Order: sequence, then structure tokens, then C-alpha cells
Amino acid sequence: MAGPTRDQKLDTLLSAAAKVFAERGYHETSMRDLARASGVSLAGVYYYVQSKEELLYLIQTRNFDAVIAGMRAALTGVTDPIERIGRFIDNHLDYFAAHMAEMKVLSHEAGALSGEYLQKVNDMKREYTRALMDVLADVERAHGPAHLNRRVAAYSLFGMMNWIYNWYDPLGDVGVEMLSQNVCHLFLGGYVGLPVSDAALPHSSAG
Amino acid sequence: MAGPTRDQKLDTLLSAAAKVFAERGYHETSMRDLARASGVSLAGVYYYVQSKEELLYLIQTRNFDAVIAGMRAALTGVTDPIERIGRFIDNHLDYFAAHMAEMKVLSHEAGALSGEYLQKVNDMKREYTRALMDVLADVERAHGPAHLNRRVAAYSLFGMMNWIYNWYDPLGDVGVEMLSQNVCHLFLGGYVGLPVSDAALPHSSAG
DNA sequence: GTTGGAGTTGAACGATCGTTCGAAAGCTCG
DNA sequence: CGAGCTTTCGAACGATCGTTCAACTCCAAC
Repeated sequence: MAGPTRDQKLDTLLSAAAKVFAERGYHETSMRDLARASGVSLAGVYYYVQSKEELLYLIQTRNFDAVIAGMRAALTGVTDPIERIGRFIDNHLDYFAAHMAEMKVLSHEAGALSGEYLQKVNDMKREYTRALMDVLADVERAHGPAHLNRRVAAYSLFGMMNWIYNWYDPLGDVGVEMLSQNVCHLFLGGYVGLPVSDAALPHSSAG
Repeated sequence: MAGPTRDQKLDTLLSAAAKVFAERGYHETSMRDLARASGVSLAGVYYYVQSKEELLYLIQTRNFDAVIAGMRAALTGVTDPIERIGRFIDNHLDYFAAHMAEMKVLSHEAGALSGEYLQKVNDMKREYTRALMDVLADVERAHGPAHLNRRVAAYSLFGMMNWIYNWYDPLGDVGVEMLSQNVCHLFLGGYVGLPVSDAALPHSSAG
């Protein structure tokens, strides 16, 4: 019969805030909007959070943490560079599609943070980008140097994946697996220069 | 010796506003910031513009108009579907790199408009997206059906191209031609499934 | 030199913002 | 019951927001 714990209430608040931030935008959203959306009073929000900016920071770091952790788990034990890229893309898009509001806030509201908050998120961004660049280096080691700049390729892939909050509907006629497969094909076909068989993509394996 | 005309002053104001909007974001920017950045008084801004939202609207439509007009011009007379895609990408990235602030505002501040303003920009977006989809249909007619969803491919390309405001520096070591060539290679290699020779890309032609 | 419109301004308007604070309400344990 | 916490809230704070307006300058036309 125990009521919701403090952390659970914070999670509820963060989830409600992410939804409103995603719809209206961070700066357009007032703390009164968040209070209304989460069912507490205006002052009540400040019992769980120190400031509006910390609210945004918590949404960004918690979800970015989950993305990075999922990426590490998806890559451990996988040695084939092509499949490593597939897993990287898969993890990113799966999480994105399952947490559209939070990931839109992470992708779109990057510049709204400042000071230490901004620095910590930027650190995670650097780490995540580095991980992708390392996988790309693996691919080139195995399949010969790509005919395009590695940094351009990496940010192009991030662009493909992060842009989806502008158009993708997880409940529409394009399923998440299809989306992920298409992005894999698009990127790998262009990056390594040869068509990738479906069998090489992680979608065909269980789990 | 004629001083700047009214339209020229409006252009100056829009250009200054685009720069500030790109740096600080639309909602974070106050009309007082814009007044300071453009060298007029706060009230003076309202002599040239009816509202802050109209300011954003003018930045978006004027530049979107230029992108669409450039695309039409770049595509007229070109029949080879692959080269048409190359021209489409080229025009988009060239204009983007040459007007980073304005295009960041167009890409990133899409949801800040409302009412009739939003509808008009959305109409242009639909028109531009349709143009790309038509070119993709041409490609498939010429090279056989692609092994990926056309809509996913189109929005992935827009993602690659529009995301650059997050990382690309036109004055850095990656030139605009290299960026455009890389994106062409990446997209065409993945979309039509075979490597594209440099000769097929519009960069190799004069102009 | 006076009129009249174009351009510009300082000062102010009401509204809304993020945040604070003291008090009230609920809960646990003696 | 009531002491001592956690949790919640109404009300208010100063600041800043977008916008307005009457008044001012400037300059060409008569």
C-alpha cells in the first residue's frame, strides 16, 4: 500500500515535463504549464526540482545515459564492424522511437542549457560521438578507407537519426524495425560503398 | 548619395535578427536584444515589423523562397535523375552554408510560428518535400525500385542536410564542395545501391 | 518659413515569467 | 493525542516580456 516514493514522483514529473517541452518547446513552457500537466501546484514543483533548467538537465542526462548504456551493451561481444554499426543505429533509433518526447527534448533543446549543466551534456555528446567515430574507424580498417570524410559521415548519420522527431510517427505505417533497417542500408550503402545484405544487419538476429 | 531605402533597412534588420535568433534562440531573444543588435531603438523596430513573430516569419519565408527558387533553377534542363539529386543536394547545402544563421532559424525554429504564419511556411515545406520525393521517384524509374522506403529516404536526406547547423563550420577544414560531395555519395550510394562516380555529380561541372 | 509625411524615440502599459516563503496538511511513530 | 518529519500549497516578489503611443527630429515641397 506504500504510496509512490520520492524518486517515482520525480520520474512522473520529468516524464510530464518532457511531453510538454516536446510539444511547446522549453522556453515557451512556463512552470505553471508544467505544474498543471503534472498535477501539482506551482510551488510543489520546486520541492522536487531546484529550477526549470535543472528539470531540462535531468531529462537530457537521464535519457542520454540510457542511450549510451544501451549502446555499450549492444556493442559488447560484437566484433564485425558492419554489425557494430548496425547495432549502434538500432540502439539509437529504438530508444528514440520509444521515448520520442524525451529524445526530441534532448535533440532540439541542446542550446537551452548553460554553465555546468551544458558542460556535462556536452561531455556526454562528445563521448557518444567518439564511440561512433571509433566504430567507423573499425569499418575502414576492415573494408578499406571510405571515400568520404569520417566526421561528415558521423554527423550525417546523427542528422538522419536525430531529425526523425520532425516527421516520424512510431505508430504510423513505418515500423521501428523498418526505419532502422532503412537507415542502416542508407548509411552503410553510402559509407562502405557496397549494398549490405539483410543478414548482416542485427534485425535478423533474435532479441 | 541616397540613404538606405526602407526595404534595405528591413533587410539589415532581418539579417541582424537572424544572427541573434541563431545564437540565442527565438524565444530567448527579446525585442530589446534585437534593437541593440540592429542599432535602432526598441520602438524603432516596430516601424519596420508588426510583431516579433512576423520578424521570424519573414526570415523563414524569404530564405525558404530563395532555396526553392535556387532548386528550380538548378533542376531545369537536367534530365539525368542522379544528377538531379546531386543538384538538389548541392543547392540546399550551398545555400545553407552561405546563410547559416538564417537556415538555422528556418530549421530549428519551425515550431515557433503559429496561425497563418505557420501554415504558409508549412505549405512551402510540403512543396519542397514533394519536389525531392518526385526526384526520388525519377531515380527509381531509371534505376529500378530502391530497397528502402522513399519517405524514409527523403527525410533522412533532409536530416543529414539540415542537421549541419549543429556542427558544420563553413570556414573550417571541410569545404562546402567536400561536404556536398560527401552527402551526395552517402545518400546516392545508399539509395540506389551502387557507388556513384564523381563525374556524375554536379560538382565536376563548371558553375 | 511653413507644412507634412517619414523615421525615430523614451517612457510607459498590462501581462507573464521563474522563484520564494511561511503556513497548512498529511504521515509516522511514541 | 501530539511531536516531528515530509509534502503541498496560496500568495506574493521583482524582473522582464511584447507592444503601444505621443512627441520629437529630419528633410523635401511649396
